[in-house]
Amino acid sequence: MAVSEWQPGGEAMCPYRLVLEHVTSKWGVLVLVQLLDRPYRFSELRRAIGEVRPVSEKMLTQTLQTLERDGMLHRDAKPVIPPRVDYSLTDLGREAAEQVRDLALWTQKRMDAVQEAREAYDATKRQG
Amino acid sequence: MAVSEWQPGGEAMCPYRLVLEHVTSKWGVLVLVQLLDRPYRFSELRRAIGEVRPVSEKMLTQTLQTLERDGMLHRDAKPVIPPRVDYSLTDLGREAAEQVRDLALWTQKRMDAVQEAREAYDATKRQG
DNA sequence: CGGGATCCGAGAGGATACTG
DNA sequence: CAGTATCCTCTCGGATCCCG
Repeated sequence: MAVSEWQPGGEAMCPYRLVLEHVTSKWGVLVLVQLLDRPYRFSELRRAIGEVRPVSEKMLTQTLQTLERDGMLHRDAKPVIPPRVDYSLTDLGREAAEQVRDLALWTQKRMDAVQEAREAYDATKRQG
Repeated sequence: MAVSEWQPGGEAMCPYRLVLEHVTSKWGVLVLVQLLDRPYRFSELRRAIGEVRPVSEKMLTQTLQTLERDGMLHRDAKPVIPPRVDYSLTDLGREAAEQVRDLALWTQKRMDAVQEAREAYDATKRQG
């Protein structure tokens, strides 16, 4: 299947590309894969992801809202003091998360091949 | 597997995330999937991708260089006038491209579910 | 034809302060 | 605690011009 067989036009005619960008975005990947483990609360999720790479409240909020709107995850806000909000994957989100995780794992597995290619590339670039 | 079990630290300790971002980037996806079809020349590739979404020469060049450096594709520059450069997937690139394509196809297939989720989300947001 | 170099605007993304 | 609002920085990415 060639790209040319896909829906042509701008983003308006290609809505799936936006979803793809959401789930493969910098923070989207980390959120989805983390939630494959179990449901998380907001701050708990922020701390967990922060072990890989610190994420601002703003970007985590934004990422969670985008993925919730796309139906990838469920937001359960309990009306208590202090507030408690739990995030979990929907069935749709789990399907996405598993594929994203697989792609991440593949990338990790083939990282040595990538490193090798980079060194070869950089070497030929330096000497012309 | 939880995110916390991955390599912690910044990008330096998490090199695979950069590769993941390269292959799932806006133009990376389109380039990889297009090349699954067959090898393409530069301008030919630009025209083909342009049917989905116009890409500037700069971004296509940049995307191709990044993916070549990561060992995802092979660049064959023939020393002729006018210049002729063919791009094709390496074995590594084909593995990546197939997974990216599968993820894109899954997204297209589930697009109706996403649309439904979005409408439900927007509806509840409007009325509180 | 296949790029490289430069300039520029728009949006991503971080830091901080504030709120229910 | 779980956000919201604001400001600010910096990168992404497009437009344009140039070269072998």
